[in-house]
Amino acid sequence: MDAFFASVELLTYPELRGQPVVVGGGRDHQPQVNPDGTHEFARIRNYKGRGVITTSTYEARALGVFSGMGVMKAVQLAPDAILLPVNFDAYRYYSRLFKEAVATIAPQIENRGIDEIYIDLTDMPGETLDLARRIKQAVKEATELTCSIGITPNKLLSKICSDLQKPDGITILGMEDIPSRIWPLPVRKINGIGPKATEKLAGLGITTIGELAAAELELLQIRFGRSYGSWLHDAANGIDNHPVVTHSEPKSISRETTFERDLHPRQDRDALSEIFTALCVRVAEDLKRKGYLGRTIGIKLRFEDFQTVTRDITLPDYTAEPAQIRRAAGECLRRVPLDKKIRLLGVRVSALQQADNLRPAQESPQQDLPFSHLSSND
DNA sequence: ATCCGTGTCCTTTGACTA
DNA sequence: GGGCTAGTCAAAGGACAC
Repeated sequence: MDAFFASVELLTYPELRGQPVVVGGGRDHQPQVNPDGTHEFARIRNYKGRGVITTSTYEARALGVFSGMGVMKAVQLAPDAILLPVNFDAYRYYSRLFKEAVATIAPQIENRGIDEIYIDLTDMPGETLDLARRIKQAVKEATELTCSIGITPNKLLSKICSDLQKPDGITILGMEDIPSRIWPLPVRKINGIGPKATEKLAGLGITTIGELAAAELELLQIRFGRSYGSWLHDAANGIDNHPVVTHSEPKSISRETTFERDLHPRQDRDALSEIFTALCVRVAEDLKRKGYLGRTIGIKLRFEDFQTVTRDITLPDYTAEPAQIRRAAGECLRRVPLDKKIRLLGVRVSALQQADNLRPAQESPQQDLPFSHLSSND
C-alpha cells in the first residue's frame, strides 16, 4: 500500500491532500475540531518527545522526512509539516479491507505486516498485466487507496519491483530483465540487506546489485559468513525460491516502552517497577486474548547510551499468568547489572504453544516484589 | 541525543546427550 | 571408561523488516 498510514489519514482529513503530512510521535497531538467543523492540526515544530515518524506523505518525503526518523530530527527539515498521531485501529480496518479485496481475485496470500502482502499468482489464469490491474481496482474500490505491485518469478524480485513504480504502480519483470533493470539498483533495495550490510559492502567497493552479482561467492562467504554470503550471491542474481506462506504461527509476543525521560534504577525504582509489572500484565493479556501460552520469559533493557541487553529464562511449564511472568521477568532482571539510567524496558514471552484444550492455567499468588533486589544488592 | 514498538531470523557460545 | 563428533537446546546479541 502506498504511504499507507498517511493515506488512511487523508481519507479522514481530505483537506490535507497535497500538504506535507507525517504520522507518528507519541500522544497528544490529536487534531482539534473548530466550532465551524474545520480542524486545527498540530505542526511538527511544536512536538516534544522521543517518537519517530512512522509514515510521511510524498510531499513530506520530498522534504527529506522518512519513516523511522526521529520527530525531533524532522523538525529541522519540515517544521511546518502537519503531525498526526497514529491510529492503529483505522489502519487495521483498512488493512483487512484491502486484504479481503485482494483475496477475491487471488486467494494465496502471505501477510507481510499491516500494509504488505505477497500473492502467489502461479496458478491464476489470465494475463499478468490484467491480473495486476484487477487487483489494484479491487483494492481501490474497497478502500479508496492505491497500492503498488511487482509481478515477477519470485518474492525477492517482486519486493524490489513493487517499489520501482510508486505510488500506484505496476512493474512486471522476468529473469531476462535482471541485468538491465535490477543490476543498476543500489544493494540496499534488496530485502534483507540493511544499513550494516550496505556499509560493509561499500567497504568492498560494492554499491550496486550488479557489482554484488559480479563479486566472487568465496569472497562474500569469507566476509559475511557461509550462509549470508551465499544468500547475497543468489539475491544479486535474482534467485529466490521461498514459497508464499499463507499461514504461520507467532513465535513470540512482547510489550516494550520507551520512557519520556531516562529512569534511574534506584532513584526511580518505584516508577520502574510499576512499568515493569504493567508490561507483564499487558503481555499476559495479549497471550490470553490470542490464545497462547509460553514458557520462555524474557526482558529487554535499553540504557541511556542505547546499549541494549536481553535476558531470558525458560520455565518448566507453559504459562499466560501475569504473576508467573512477572516472577520470571524479575529473575531475568536480577541478572542485569544496573549502573546506568534506563531508557526502555520490555517483556517478551516466547516458546509459544496454543492454549486450546490444554490444561487450564491455574491461579498463582501475586508476586509483589518489583525491583526488590535493588535495595539488597546495592 | 534523533533514534518507537513488535516481531522474525541468524550467529555464537556453552552445556548436555547420543 | 575415555575421546571424539554431531545434534540439540538455551541464552545473548544483532540485523532486519514494517
